[in-house]
Amino acid sequence: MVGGLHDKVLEVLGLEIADGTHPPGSVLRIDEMEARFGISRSVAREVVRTLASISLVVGRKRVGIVVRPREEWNSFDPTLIRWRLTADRAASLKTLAELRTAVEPVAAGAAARRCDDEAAGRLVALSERLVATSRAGDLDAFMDADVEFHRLILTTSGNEMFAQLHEVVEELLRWRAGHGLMPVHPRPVAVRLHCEIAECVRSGDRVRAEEAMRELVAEAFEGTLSGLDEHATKLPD
Amino acid sequence: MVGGLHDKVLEVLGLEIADGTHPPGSVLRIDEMEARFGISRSVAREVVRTLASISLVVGRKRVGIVVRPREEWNSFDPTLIRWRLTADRAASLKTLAELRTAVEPVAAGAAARRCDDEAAGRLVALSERLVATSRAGDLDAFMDADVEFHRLILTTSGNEMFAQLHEVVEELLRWRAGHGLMPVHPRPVAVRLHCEIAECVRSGDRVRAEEAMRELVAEAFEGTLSGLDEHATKLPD
DNA sequence: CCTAAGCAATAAGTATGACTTTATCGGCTC
DNA sequence: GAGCCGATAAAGTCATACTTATTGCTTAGG
Repeated sequence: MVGGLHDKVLEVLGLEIADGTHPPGSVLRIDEMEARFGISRSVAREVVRTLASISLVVGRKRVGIVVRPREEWNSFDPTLIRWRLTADRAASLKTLAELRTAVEPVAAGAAARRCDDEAAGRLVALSERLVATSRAGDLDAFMDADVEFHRLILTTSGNEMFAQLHEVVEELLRWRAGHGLMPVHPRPVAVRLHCEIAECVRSGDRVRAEEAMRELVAEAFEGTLSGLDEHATKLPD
Repeated sequence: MVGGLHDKVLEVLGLEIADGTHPPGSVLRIDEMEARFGISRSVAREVVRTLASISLVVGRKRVGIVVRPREEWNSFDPTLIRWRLTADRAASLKTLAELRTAVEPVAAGAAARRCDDEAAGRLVALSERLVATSRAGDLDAFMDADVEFHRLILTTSGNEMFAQLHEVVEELLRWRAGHGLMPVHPRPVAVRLHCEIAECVRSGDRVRAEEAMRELVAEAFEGTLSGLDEHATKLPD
């Protein structure tokens, strides 16, 4: 992913489509791409193939490469998620945060059902680490443990689609922290919920694990929304 | 998507990777692909690019095209979902059904918050159609209305990621019907829940819409699981 | 005047061959 | 046995020629 010519061009074009520089319905042409980026036909075509595989574009003979309507884009594609995060951060975060509220509770429930001793041990250990780092006011360490905690829940769920969302959750968690909206000490109720979740998963209490997680992500979602509002009200008309 | 040489080859290779013919860690080579399918280098490379964009493979110099570990695949990609459905239908359906239990309740809640009169009207109309077709025992018409009902909930949610899952839900609904596990008349409680959801969304009752949908998908999930079990026990040792 | 059939221009799609880059392997030195 | 180093294999890039489908125009027919 580092030195490839393909990836450089892809990055630029993908972002330009995501941010509306090339709105749906507009048309790109391969030879224009060649000229613009100084690349060969093959690279240009491979970039187009990649964009097409995310359903961002579709190539049509005698027409060109047309940008498809937004609702047809594969919005779960990690690359597209990244592009949209830089193109319209607020909207993306809201969408992702809502997705999180949907998935994580069910993932916690699933984890409670099928987690083994090893995972349970790590989960409880992480929850204890959350208590410790929050008491100590070590926000960086807290964040790392928090990220790891949620990653573990998602992977332990045994559902590969849930597992795949751990990067999304990490993005959300780190964004919220990065915006200083968090008090110096994480909210005690959140810490308590993490402990409760860990304990419920360990003991196999599916229902309570799900409920506790629902409570946790609901709170986080509200926090994210108000964080976005604050940010929005910084630049009114 | 119909006549392309690219798509034909992609279809074969994607399926072979999904079904384990080329397990993670194994290596493909471009010139082998050329020979095997009788295609040119350009087409072969574009196929590889497409597979790479789903994170199924990664190309490495002096090595070849190596198949990546399963947990790194973009399991939300619609094409990959299709391949996995044919490769390991039971596991895929379980995964997707679980995803559905996570997403649809939250989507219903979101829809209740932001749906307009037009959508509300269509939703209520659809729920009434469900009642009518279920009374009449017209399973085909019932299924169509059911699919449309859930599609409308997901799109009305205003979350494009939720909306994108309507195809998944449709696949699940139609699969269940196609397996004759459904009684001649759809379960009355399911019909009642649809009506309740429609009404809650119309009146903006976020919480009850979410709860009713949770009840509905929980029931459907159980049904799917037992359907899969029945199917599995048909071919024991 | 409008419709339908045919034609030509256009841009994607495919094919081919040459050249570049870089990760790996295997031998060679110390 | 550890580390350097060149040969090599395969992906990656480039240039060009050729094929195919689509569209918009033009022309013939009603």
